[in-house]
Amino acid sequence: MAFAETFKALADPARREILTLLKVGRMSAGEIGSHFDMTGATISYHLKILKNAELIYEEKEKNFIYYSLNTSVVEDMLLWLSDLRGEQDEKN
Amino acid sequence: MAFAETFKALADPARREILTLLKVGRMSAGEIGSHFDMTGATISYHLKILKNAELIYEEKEKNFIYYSLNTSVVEDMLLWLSDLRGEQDEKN
DNA sequence: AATCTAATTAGATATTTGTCTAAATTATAG
DNA sequence: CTATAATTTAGACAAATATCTAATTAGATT
Repeated sequence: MAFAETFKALADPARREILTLLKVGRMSAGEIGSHFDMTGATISYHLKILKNAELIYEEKEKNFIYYSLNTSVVEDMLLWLSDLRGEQDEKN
Repeated sequence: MAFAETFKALADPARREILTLLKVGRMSAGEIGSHFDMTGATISYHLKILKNAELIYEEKEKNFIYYSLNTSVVEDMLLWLSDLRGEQDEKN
């Protein structure tokens, strides 16, 4: 189950910020990196964790790799949290 | 901002299980511990992290300490995730 | 083919995390 | 007021995490 992975992936602020960036649309690894004060290697490390958690997916194109949000797992987390919060509003 | 703390708190499986236990109702530290194969000291450590993240609160009573879920912060996380997922269903 | 560019992988390292044992704290009950 | 019970705190330590530099891979362009 990748559920645990997902929570861990979300635990890092840089990774959450990457996801926020991707809300606007897909972005290459380099473009993502330019928003942070980190080396490309570190960005690559974070991207791998997000990818393993199925929070993003990649498309290779030319010699760029584009990353996009994958919201399907976010859905699962919303359910878990919603359940934790209690059945106040079934329509999550 | 305790938001980052909350995500980190949720990243550990034992801590998520503690929260799930508390859904049913409040529980003393010892009672919580009896559900895990860990020493009381370790349980105490996890409880402190959950408390700092404002995911639980404690009430001292007799010489027990009872812990309960605090769902108000869960609400904030639901919002963040809901926003990340996109505006498909405004009524989160 | 040679080289440039985008990105990842490998290896090293400092920091953080989860766990334990032992000691300290705090309150209740004799 | 001493002994017991519930829990936390302190200190140690192994494992995991985030970061870097350097090296490698894979495509594209000349």
